[in-house]
Amino acid sequence: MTASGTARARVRAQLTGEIKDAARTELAVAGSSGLSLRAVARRLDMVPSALYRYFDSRDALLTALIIDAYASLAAAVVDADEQALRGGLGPLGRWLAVGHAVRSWAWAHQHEWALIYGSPVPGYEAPQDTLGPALELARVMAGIVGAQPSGKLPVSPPVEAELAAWLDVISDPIFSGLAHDVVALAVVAYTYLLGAVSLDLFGQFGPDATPAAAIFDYGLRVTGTLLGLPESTDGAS
Amino acid sequence: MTASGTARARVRAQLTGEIKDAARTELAVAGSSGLSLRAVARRLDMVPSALYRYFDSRDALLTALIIDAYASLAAAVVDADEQALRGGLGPLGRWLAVGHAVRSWAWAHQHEWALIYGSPVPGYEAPQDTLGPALELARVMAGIVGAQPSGKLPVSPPVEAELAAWLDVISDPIFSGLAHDVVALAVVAYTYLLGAVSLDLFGQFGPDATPAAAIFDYGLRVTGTLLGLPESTDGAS
DNA sequence: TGTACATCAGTGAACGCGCGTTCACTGATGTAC
DNA sequence: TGTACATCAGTGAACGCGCGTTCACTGATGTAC
Repeated sequence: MTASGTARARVRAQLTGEIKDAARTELAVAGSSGLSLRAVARRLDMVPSALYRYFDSRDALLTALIIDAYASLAAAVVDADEQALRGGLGPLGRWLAVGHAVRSWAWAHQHEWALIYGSPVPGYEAPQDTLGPALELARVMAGIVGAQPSGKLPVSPPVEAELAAWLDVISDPIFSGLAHDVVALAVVAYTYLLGAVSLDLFGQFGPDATPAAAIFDYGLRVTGTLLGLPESTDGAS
Repeated sequence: MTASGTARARVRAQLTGEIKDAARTELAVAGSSGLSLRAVARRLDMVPSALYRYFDSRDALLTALIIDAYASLAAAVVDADEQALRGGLGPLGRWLAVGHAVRSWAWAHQHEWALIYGSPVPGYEAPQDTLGPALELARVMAGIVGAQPSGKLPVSPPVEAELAAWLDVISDPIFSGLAHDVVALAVVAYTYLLGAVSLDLFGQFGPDATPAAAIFDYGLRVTGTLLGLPESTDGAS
């Protein structure tokens, strides 16, 4: 805290970062459920018990990685949207930019993607801390969809009462004020986005499938159109 | 093989089944990467080495579970589609029936779903045998989309050359003969279907989200409409 | 139908291994006066 | 500026555990004549 107290604190912060980096590398080897403190320590030429000066337990380290991953993805998404905005792109362009940012981040951080959007680690319960950043993507989407001037939706099945109630719960307060059918379509688009990234990244399009960048982009355009996102800001689609 | 030889063979088949059942139960405890032969043996009151009479290794057992899971899901999907057909439903009804069958199967077999559609198990490579049944869902979709009499697509961005090439690779021979934009939309619908099931099942709609049956159905209707699937068989949409 | 032999299922002990976590310790870095 | 003490980082040994897999074995089930 004091001016000179930061010397030790700085080196501590740095080592904490190095431990997390090593752990991220280890994730690639064994996956989240196989992440081993001893392996991380080995990678840093430390003795395993030394890690306990920095993290209370293996789960605490995992939690830190999850929080970092959400924050890193959120930053990438926010950055992409802001750049699109500054570049004068309309809602559709922003949606495409955000989608591609998510996909790029996922491929650049494959094992962190699996950490936050893969199947849950049995026996590990993510604590509260991880929830905030997870909503950032939804918030950005709300900003884009909310910027839509006119509500022309090409496909819009009726929203039944049960669905409306579910939407109210899940979208509060992020999507408050938007019509139910718009929110429903936004959730469908959000689902497509995350599903498409995972399916491709996890190799579930089949063994000879090359990365599906083209179909991903196509799907983004379809969902963007579905949401009635205009090409430019001035409402002239 | 011979008439009397089947006595021992029958009991062997039965025990093989019991081992797989116990392993499926174990999946819930530790997940696929933590599946332990010793835990399976314990569950059956057997000594661990006895399992080697039935499976060559832990990976062989995992592979058997994966194959079974694909086959079971495929059977559920084919059954749902056939029942819809017999019930006189048109393409849209069949699509909804198939989608709900996938979702129901996933919730009834949560850990097997994670096994085949969750993040890959590090260090485990699925052998060739698992590929055939994985395509069954795509085949059923092709049957539904191919039954579509008229090709009115509400949203259909242009299909660029790169995408067309990718579609040719991935859809051969299942979707051969269908127009590129129809195939592209089918892939988007397929992606939505799997993504929506996983997102919901893995709890990624947030901590207070109840199972998202209503939004799932909504998304199915949207994607079905997107594919231009008519309500009834006679072409009158 | 009855005996002699081969096949197979399951046992129990053992192998070498890696794991998370604890604990008492040494020595270096910081703090107070 | 210099000394006395407290805080902290990292060490090294040890704990109890569960894992996949092997191996020589016993006894039961099937096969051939």
